[in-house]
Amino acid sequence: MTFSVPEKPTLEGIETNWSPRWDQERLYAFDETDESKPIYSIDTPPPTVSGSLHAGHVLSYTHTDIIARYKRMRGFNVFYPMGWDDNGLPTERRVQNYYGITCDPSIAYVPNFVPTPPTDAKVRHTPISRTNFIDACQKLTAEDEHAFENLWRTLGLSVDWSRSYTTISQRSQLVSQLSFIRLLNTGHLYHAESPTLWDVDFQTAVSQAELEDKEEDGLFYSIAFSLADGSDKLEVQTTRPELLPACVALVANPDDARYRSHFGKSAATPLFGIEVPILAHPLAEIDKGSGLAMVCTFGDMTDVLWWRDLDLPTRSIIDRRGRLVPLDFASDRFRSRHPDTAAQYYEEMATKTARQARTAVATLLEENRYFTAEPRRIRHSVKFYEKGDKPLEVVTSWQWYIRTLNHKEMLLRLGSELNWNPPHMKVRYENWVRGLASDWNISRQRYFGIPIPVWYPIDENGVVDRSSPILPEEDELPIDPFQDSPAGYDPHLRNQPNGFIGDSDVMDTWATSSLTPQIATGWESDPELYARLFPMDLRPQGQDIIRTWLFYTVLRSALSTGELPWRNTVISGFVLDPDRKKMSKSKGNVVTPMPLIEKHGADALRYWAACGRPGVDTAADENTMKVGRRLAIKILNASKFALSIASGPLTDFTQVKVPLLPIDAALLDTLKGTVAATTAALETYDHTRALEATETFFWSFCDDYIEMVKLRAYGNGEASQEFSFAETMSARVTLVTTTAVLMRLFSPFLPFVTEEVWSWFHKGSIHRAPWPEEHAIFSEAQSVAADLDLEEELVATTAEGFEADVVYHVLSKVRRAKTEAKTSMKTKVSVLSVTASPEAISTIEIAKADLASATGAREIKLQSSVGSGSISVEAIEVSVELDLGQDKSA
RNA sequence: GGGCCGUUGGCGCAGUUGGUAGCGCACUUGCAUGACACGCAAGGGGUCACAGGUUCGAGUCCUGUACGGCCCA
Repeated sequence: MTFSVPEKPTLEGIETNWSPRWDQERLYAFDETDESKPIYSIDTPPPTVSGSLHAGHVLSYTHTDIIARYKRMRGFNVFYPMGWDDNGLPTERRVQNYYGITCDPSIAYVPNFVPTPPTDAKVRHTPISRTNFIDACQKLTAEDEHAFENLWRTLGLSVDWSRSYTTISQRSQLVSQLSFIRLLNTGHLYHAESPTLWDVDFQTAVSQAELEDKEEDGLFYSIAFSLADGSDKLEVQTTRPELLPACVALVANPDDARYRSHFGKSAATPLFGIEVPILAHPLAEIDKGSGLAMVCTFGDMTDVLWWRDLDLPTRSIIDRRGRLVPLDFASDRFRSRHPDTAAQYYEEMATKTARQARTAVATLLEENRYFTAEPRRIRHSVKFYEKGDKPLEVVTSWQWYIRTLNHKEMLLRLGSELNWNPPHMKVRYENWVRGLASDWNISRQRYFGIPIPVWYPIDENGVVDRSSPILPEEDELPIDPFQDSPAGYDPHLRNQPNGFIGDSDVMDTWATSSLTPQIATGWESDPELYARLFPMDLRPQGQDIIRTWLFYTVLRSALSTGELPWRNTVISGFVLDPDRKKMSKSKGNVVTPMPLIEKHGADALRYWAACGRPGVDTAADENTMKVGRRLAIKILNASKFALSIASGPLTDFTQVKVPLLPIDAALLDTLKGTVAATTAALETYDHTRALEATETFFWSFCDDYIEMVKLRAYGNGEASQEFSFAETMSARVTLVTTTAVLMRLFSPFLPFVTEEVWSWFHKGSIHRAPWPEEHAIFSEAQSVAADLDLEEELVATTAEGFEADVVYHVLSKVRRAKTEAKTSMKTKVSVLSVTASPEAISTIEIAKADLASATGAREIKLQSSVGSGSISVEAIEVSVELDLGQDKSA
């Protein structure tokens, strides 16, 4: 038979040619009806659609795709959905900026409102209703998702696109709310009014996982407090003097001798004259400042801890916008020794932001000589919301929490049961779990998110009773407590005395994305599918979200089933820019993938990604992409060559038994080893090693084997040596078999070029072809022989005693002689004489004809010697003595 | 301050139970041979961050130091 090999194979347009075909054939669809195959299920990370996809995404998603393609070829029914994370604050921000709008829940809904990007970006954002705002979010995310999907298809991700999900969908709402209700009923979730970290710009609570420490310049103020009885002065140091009115105590370490006599006494705050107790607490650091710290409600989470431990009163002075509230210094809570003066001073600070108030109070302290020293410049770390611009405040509010603190042990145990790749990533998880300081606050005071599915009763006086929430029935879910009314309540009773009010908060995005395994596998909607898919096989993700996505997902699964949501995780490294700096939007060094695909091709970009090992940071290096492109082109050319030689006409086609020549059998042996090495590496998620093994073999196949046998494979007696039909067939079978195996080994990495080559000599997609098996190489060769119209038997031969390396070594020596003689490789050699050990000589003897044709030697003289051997090359122009050495003849 | 990872030719990396230091790119020289010049052949280039220690022998094991990156406080 002949193969349909193109005259000039090319990579141009290869993505747009194959990608739609794969889609039409539903090549990558999970087959729900197939009960026979084992399942391999992947919990794909849903990218945030409000961001842009960069080279970092390509790295990690390609890694996952390599595994998916490999498992599919290994006969698994692969479940590989894609999700889009469209829910949450990042989307709100993007929508606000894109359309020039802002959400104001007090505005009425406008039907048929169509958001359009403003012509002038400087125009103030137009306020619109909550529902219109959510509609705008839906509209823009749908567009973004389309663009993302297009990129993934071009990159060749073998995703089952029929199973895509979004984190704001009805399905995600149902799962999130159902899980919420179940956790509440089982006591793993609770509602509490307590101090929480608060972003004053976004006006929302944030969780421990969303914190980021930033170094800031600040001033360390030394302020004099006097003892209440006037007997002494005490120095207190702080970076936040504006919180003086919120001071509720002074604390020192119980071992601090300087303050031992003061414990139990009271001091008065400067300017405001509020009496506060002096107390001991082990967390107060002796060597920090004067050793005496002021406890305010609340400057930071340490204040909260002291406030709880020491049972202190609450004096809140900062509101949700980060401004100081008006105070009454005659009230019980803020009772001052001199209310009028206190009020006069406070007048300078009230309604200002914390930063402005700090300046104001510093001036007052200075004027009234309360500084015991000049304020000292320091650099200190301040807690920020990772997306925020102002330091976090601590604000007391009602929030919903999922318990984490009392599950640490279970979470650590589950972490150790997970198969981590690379293993050291487990440490990050363990460190995070051990360092947990608070339960997980999942409520956010935002709009575009999944509603907290709860209402509260309002009593006859119009007071909301948050302590006894009203819950929906499970079969009502999903609900929006803003739109829907609780069972048994008339909708008119909303916001009325004796009526109800909906919880206005939405869930933290992670509260939904921590349920991606449940969302994707049909939890509570398709029990049969869920039973087959859960727990899943693989969680691929970035190292930066171990403390969030991975941790939260384990937590959710643990709280509902007690087991892990998946068996394996592969953690990707970061992508660094070409200067080896971490890519980030703020640095402006983000590399976008589409231009790279257009420039180098999808396979080349995938090659680059595959060269990044799991967990290892990888530079966005165009050089590696060029190497990948060259590899793809080489695959096209070499395969074209091998297949066209093998299908070339033979004048004396005769049906005889064909024994594989030793050098051919030796190549198939090496190929077996390559299959084994590639497979073993993929089994342990080491895609880089797998690619390397295949690639190394491929290059020596091209440069050594093909060069060695091509004249024999041509046949028809055109070569300087006559080769028999059987000898020609042996080479052809080997060439085609090796090509067919190599294409499959390469296909998870380079799906486009391998599919292209495969289509020249196979029906059906390579991506559904079975993965090559080490022990089945010879039987593959037999079926190749049949394809080449050989009806007689292909005979297996052992390559025992035949050292192919010796033959290639001689070839290499001849090449060197020709290079040193600065002559062409096709230059004929008059005499090639080799002196070597008897074993080496017998090997060369066997491959003498191939060696003669590959080197162009007219005559080969072989001589056994006991000591070290030598090769002498007598080419037309040169005559060189070379030492063969003993290494190859041993 | 604590933790993790890294430091191997100009650049990017491999080196799996300790046993003569490899690969790719780049570089130099040569080659139009029936697939590929986005090719082929050959070549030069490293005291494996540093200092100790274990060992007959250390890039590899142990201790410490420096530098870089990331995470946490």
